[in-house]
Amino acid sequence: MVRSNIPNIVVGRIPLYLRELTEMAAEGKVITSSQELGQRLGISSAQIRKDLSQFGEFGKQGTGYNITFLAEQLRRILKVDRLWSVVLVGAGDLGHAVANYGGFIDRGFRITRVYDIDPSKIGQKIGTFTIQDVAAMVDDIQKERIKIAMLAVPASDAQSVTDMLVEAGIQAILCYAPVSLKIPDGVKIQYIDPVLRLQHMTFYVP
Amino acid sequence: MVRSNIPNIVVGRIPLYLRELTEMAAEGKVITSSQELGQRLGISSAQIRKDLSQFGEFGKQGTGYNITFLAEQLRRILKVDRLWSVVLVGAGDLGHAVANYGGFIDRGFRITRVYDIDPSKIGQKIGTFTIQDVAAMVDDIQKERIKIAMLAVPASDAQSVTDMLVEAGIQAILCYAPVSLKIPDGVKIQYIDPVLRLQHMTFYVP
DNA sequence: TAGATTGTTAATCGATTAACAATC
DNA sequence: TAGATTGTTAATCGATTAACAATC
Repeated sequence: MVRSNIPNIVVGRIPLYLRELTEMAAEGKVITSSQELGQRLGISSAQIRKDLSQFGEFGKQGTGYNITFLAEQLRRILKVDRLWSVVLVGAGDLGHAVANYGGFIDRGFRITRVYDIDPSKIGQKIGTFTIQDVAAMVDDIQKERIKIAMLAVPASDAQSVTDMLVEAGIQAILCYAPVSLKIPDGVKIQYIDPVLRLQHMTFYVP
Repeated sequence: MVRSNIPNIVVGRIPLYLRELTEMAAEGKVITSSQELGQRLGISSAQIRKDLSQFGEFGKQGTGYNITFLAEQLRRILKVDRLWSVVLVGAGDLGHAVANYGGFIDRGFRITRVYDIDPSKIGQKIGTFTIQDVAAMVDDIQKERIKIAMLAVPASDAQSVTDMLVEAGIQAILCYAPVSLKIPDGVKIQYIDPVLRLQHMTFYVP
């Protein structure tokens, strides 16, 4: 059941291109080239051209790419030319940091609800959010047709919360807990475990 | 200047294997197989055997792998059979979450110092840490021969802080800021940008 | 022994790079 | 025009998988 014949590894680089193009635009640049973009990202210009060619033709020979135009196209391709509502589960230290993070809104995401299972936390505030009971979560997500969740709960709670999210119709989960979760086909998941990244690097540190 | 002929992509999976083996051990399991491990991780058994074979022979035909033995070997390979001192730069919400995170210590890492550039934060406490002035950072890192840093500063400060870390002799940086940093050869860097992960997933969400 | 699983080889598959015609 | 850069093709490179002898 293929949903797209674009290699997943290519899709994963598009957000990086978009981020760098947005930065270039903020610097006041108007035009760039695959070479310049590649240099800033540590990627070959050939790879950038090949990746972009999967989606269409966005440049001009001899000139390069119009930065704002290309960025718009990439936003459309990634479907972040809209604002996705996201629920956050877990209102510990990490949940607080995620809830307060200002970097989501102008990149396509808006946290709309924050949940926790701990009765002592429910009702408390994080910025403008009131922490809500997970017991209400499945209903809320279904009613509001929310498709994306961020998971900032302890590892021991991650699978049971994930099962609830899946039941509610969530299609994409960003998991901060250091665990491998079981999810059905069709639901996307991405993991953030800083320790995996540190351990990857220590291999190379003398 | 090759430091190892082990493919980087293989090195990146070893921490994942280690994490799952640690979880299995916590469940009281003693023996596993490449098939079982692969099933839990969503990776083929052939790939796991091939990856491990890059480093040695750790299993027994007909039996599988002793979980604690294999975990020990992987810790040694990744050099997390020791405790690495890590400095954290940035004491905002995210810095607080990272500083308070309890998941580093038993996986090879210990935050020893927390820095910020904001004079109003310096001297304040995060748990047992006292937030210190970045002005003292380069000296501290050199004196204590610290090799690893975590960066939780705003994007606009990330490059200048990175330059300081590199000057101080830091060899590995885990960067939470959504930027591409310039670093010299020989310094390792890994990035955590949750928005890149979300945008990767929205491509596939109908 | 019979059954199971490793470690490894060879085949397959997929990703990256080099090169260049097209063309702005 | 002359110079530059795209989009694409073909070649190269690297990673994954299938298969199986070895052996516990």
